[in-house]
This record gives sequence, C-alpha cells and structure tokens, in this order.
Amino acid sequence: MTEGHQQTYEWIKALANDTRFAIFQLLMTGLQCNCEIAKSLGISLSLVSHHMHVLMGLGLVTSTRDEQDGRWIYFEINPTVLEQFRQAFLQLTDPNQIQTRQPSCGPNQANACSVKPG
Amino acid sequence: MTEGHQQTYEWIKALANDTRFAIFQLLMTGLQCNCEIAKSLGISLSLVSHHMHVLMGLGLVTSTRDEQDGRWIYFEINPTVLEQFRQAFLQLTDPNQIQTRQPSCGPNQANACSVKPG
DNA sequence: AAAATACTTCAATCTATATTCAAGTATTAT
DNA sequence: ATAATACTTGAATATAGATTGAAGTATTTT
Repeated sequence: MTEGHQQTYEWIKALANDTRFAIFQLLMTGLQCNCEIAKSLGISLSLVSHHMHVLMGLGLVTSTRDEQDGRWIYFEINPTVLEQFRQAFLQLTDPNQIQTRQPSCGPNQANACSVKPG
Repeated sequence: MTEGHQQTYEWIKALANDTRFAIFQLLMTGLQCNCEIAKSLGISLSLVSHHMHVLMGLGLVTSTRDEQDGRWIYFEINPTVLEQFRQAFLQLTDPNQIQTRQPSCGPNQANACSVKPG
C-alpha cells in the first residue's frame, strides 16, 4: 500500500467473498430486510448479521430500524460511500499512470537481482 | 452471482490480497522484472511466480521473456483487460440500479421471515 | 556436454477469515 | 411483569488460500 489506497483495498476485500458479494448485489437492487437476504442466499440470520457488520464498518451499508417495530432491521447501500469507492477504484486502475520504463535488472543491466530463490 | 458478474468477482478477488494488491500497484507504474517485484516487496521469487500465475490466469497481466536472454521474465498490466475490469466494476457499482423498494417482510407485511435463527 | 543461471512447480504448513451454533440483548406484545 | 419475537454477539470450528522451501525445468554460458 505505497500510496493512499488503503481504504480502497479495504472496500475491495469486503467484496471479495462469495456471501458479501451476493449481499452487495442484492443491496444494489435496493433496500433489503435482513431476512430477505437470508432467504435469498440460503444463509442464517447470524451470518447476515456478521457480514453486515463488515459492510457497515466500511461505510458501504447503513441500517435502519422499522419505525413501527424496532425489532426489524433494514439495510441499504450508502450511495455517498459507494461513489467514493467508485472514484477511488478508478484512480487505482487509471491506465494513464502506466509508464514506459526499463526494469532495473535483466541481462543488460548487469544489475542482477540479489534475491535468493525460495 | 445472480447476473453476469462472475468475471468481475474473480478480478476483485485477485486484488483482495496484500501481496497481489501491492504487485498490482507496482505494475500500474509500468513494466517490472520479477526480481524487482520480489525486492520491492521483500518476498521470494517463488511467491512472485505464484501470484503472477493468478493475475495472468485472469488476463490482468502478461509476461514477456527477455529477447537476448530468455531466462529473464518481465510482467506488465494488460491494458485491454484492465479497461474491461474498470467497465465491469462501474456496472457492478452503478448507483442508478438502486431502486426504491419495500422489503417483503416487516411488521406490516404479515409476511414473517421463516428463516430460523442460527 | 556440463555447469551455471533464472525462474517455476509441488506439496506441506501456516494463517486469516468464514461459518456455525449457543447464548445474549433489545424491543414489543400480553 | 412475563413471554415472545427479532436480531446480535462470542467463541469454537472449518476452510480456503497464502506462504515456504525443496526439487524441477528451461535457457544460456563455458
């Protein structure tokens, strides 16, 4: 993480899991109740809860309690953070930063790499 | 993976590892020799090789052998695939697909979720 | 042809994190 | 107050995949 891509990396890791990727896709269709998610994906409520903790911890998702009955919880994408993620990803993968360069090693460089094979 | 985001998911997983993320960032600055990467990151050549196998398997990276001495290998980002990744990611995270919707459950829905807590 | 160099592959181990399930907390209904 | 409902938490287990190191392959040099 040479530059300031730590946050981007955290977001990427959050999506890099079967269950969370599926949850993310569901939430991208709009607000979901936790049991809708559990039912859709065939997973337990506690597992939904665990993954939501991760997604909320990164700001990607927010939760709201039902106004009439606070025992029910709903989840949705935080569009502001989603947009930050998109911009950060575009910067991370911006092809314009790819430079034409010569490697510091190779047969002509006489600059043999001193890393021992392992 | 309800829709056609399987490939996108594979790319995301490829970046969701400390070492590969760092390798990716190095390659985004331009072509690199394998031992440059090993030296920069303080890892073994065999580990570089392993991760390159993953990145190349997904098309994100290509390798070329030195023209004068085929024992040396260089890696670089495949800009075409990188662009595909960018487009796919933008589609996956497109905020326009987020709909205003009512969850199928909740106190008013009388449609209690039948998933048993676990 | 033999040796040296540069990288790759394989299999064993290690590690981070996902999953499970039981117990716990918060809210609402009786 | 008590019980029921809806979700969360914690700790143990399971699992996928990262790392390691030795052996292997390919290429070049002598």
